Amino acid sequence: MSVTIRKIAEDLNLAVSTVSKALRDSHEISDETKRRILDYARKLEYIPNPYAGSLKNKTTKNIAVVVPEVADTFFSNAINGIELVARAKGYHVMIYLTHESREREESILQDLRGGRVDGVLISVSQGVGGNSLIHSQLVTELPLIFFDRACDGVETARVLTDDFESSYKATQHLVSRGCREIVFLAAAGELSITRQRREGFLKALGDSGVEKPEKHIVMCSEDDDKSFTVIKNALMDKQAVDGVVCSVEKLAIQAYRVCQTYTLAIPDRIKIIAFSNLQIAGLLAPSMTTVVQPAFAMGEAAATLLFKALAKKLDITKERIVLPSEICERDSTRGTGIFRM
Amino acid sequence: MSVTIRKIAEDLNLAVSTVSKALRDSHEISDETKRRILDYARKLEYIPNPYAGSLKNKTTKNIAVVVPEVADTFFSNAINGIELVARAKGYHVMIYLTHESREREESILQDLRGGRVDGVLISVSQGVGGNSLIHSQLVTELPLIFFDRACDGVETARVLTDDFESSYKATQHLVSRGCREIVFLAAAGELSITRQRREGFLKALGDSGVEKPEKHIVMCSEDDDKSFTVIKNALMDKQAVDGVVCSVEKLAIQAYRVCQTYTLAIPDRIKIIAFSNLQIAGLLAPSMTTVVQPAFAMGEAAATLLFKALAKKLDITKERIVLPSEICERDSTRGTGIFRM
DNA sequence: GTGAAAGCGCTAACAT
DNA sequence: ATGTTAGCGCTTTCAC
Repeated sequence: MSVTIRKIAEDLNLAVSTVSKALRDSHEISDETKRRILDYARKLEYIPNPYAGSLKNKTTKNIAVVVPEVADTFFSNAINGIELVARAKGYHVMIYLTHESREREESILQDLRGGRVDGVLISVSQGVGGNSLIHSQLVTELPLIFFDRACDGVETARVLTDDFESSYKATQHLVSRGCREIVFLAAAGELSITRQRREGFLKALGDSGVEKPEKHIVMCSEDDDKSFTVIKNALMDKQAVDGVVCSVEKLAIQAYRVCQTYTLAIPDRIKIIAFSNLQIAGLLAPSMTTVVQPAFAMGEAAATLLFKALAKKLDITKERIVLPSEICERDSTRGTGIFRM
Repeated sequence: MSVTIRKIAEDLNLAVSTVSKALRDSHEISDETKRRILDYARKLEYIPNPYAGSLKNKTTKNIAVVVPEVADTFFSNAINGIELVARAKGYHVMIYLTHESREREESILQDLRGGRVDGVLISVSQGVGGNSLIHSQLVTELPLIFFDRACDGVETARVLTDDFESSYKATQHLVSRGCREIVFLAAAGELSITRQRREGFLKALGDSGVEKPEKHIVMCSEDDDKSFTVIKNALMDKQAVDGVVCSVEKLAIQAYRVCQTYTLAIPDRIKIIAFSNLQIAGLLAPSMTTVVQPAFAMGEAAATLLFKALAKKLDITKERIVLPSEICERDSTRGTGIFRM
């Protein structure tokens, strides 16, 4: 049997309320008694039951982090940032993986409704569209913050990156390196970040004088093998594609495989830039130019915001935090390319 | 105010116990009343408070996963397996990161003692030696299972890989590829897996006729930059090292950097094999031969074991599960090397 | 300054 | 088949 506040009270011939107050360092308990209680509690290795008190004050000190994957550099780094802040604040983090499935995500959020956690940090899965009943529902019940991937239709705080701008810059980067036939590998699903990146690409391409930029969008699949085929077809096309913007890491890997398999030299024949947080992007063959998102900082920011909401019952629904991504130039976009008229 | 069992009872003019039993589908409640209660509960979107009942039956449906890092392919894949099993069993997983620090790990385990979770799955950090008071302590309080990295001194279940054998095979692999001067990059810290891998290496080297195998151990650091220097010194030595066994992924990356920086051709001048679960090992320059651990399966196995313990109060302390690693041969060890006498 | 008592939401003996 | 009651461990009025 674990040691409870009542046992301490009995052993010390005090009331439970006295012990409770002493342990919470209440001013209405004499220093003398406090000492006695604290010493005895320490001696018995008293550990408060975390969920007993939670019954009364409706607070669990647990938060939920809902992400599509954990075997992904962006998400794992974000989780890192979240866990760090959470631990510092005395919170515990529960992790939920949606595997990009709408059903899984909905069932998870449903499970979060009973009061298991005090708040949630979520990056929605591809399967979830811009709107979702359960997301909107949950927002009314406890603080929920989107990070990186958000549902547009849901009114709550979000921590994002400048997807439009960085995609614009990434495309410009390829243009400045001499690419004339650039394609954009679009991820499946209807996420706002996907759209932002697509729009940034289209704008940049349009600004560079391309007639019908939307013809340069290549829709990929959620399935890696299918994406491989789609990318192969796009790159082996007579159009002679010489630049690729990969909207997500997974597609970059497939693009590399295609180039490797069909010996399309990077960066001479084709230049590649990708949204990716792979630390070892520099060791790829050739090293890959990436748009890297501030994953850790985003996790930190989201968690910090959540705890602010939790602490002060502050209304954060209007909050918008946008952190900049950075282009990390490497060999896959090196060289100026062939200069054509 | 959220809807409670009592509200349902009052609205329906029933006793709370009746409602409670009906919701748990007890046989002592008439089908008629069950229907009424269930329908009404559904209508009001009743969700049981997860921690209220937990007060009585001392069960939270939460488990803890304690790992050094999450931005690591092995751990994130293991977590994947754990989460999958947990969710299927209706459990929730809390994640804790030790960042390889003994202090962090101890403070985390301390936090787990109050009954926040029903059990724990842990891969100990490098900072923790073979023994630890708090680990032993916790084992007496709730089911705890080690996976991958265990404290030898602590009597409880563990899910491991065949580190000795796979290290032996990895070394043999280099020998069979013609390497004559092989070194082993040892990770810092005193973990049993580190030791097993070292021993496997020493045995293989000894069996191949090398005189003083222990001279071939290169002790690396926890700090990447320091490891880089140590590895550089080892590889640039006059001994003309032509084979490297990397005991952990991080060191493999540093080894690659060294070879890249000092233009030591892989695999012609030096062959490299590494314990690593990097999916993109195949895209490195050159692609890397790896010893890949069954991360996902280990997570699954550990979680399954834990739930078995939780369900049947089964004693699992003697349990030992060993899953085999696999060598995935790629370009970094290709070629037979120079044949010498 | 200390204690008694009620109650958080739910379960489970023990009535009826 | 349904209701009464006590209690899980703790907090929090409200008395003394």
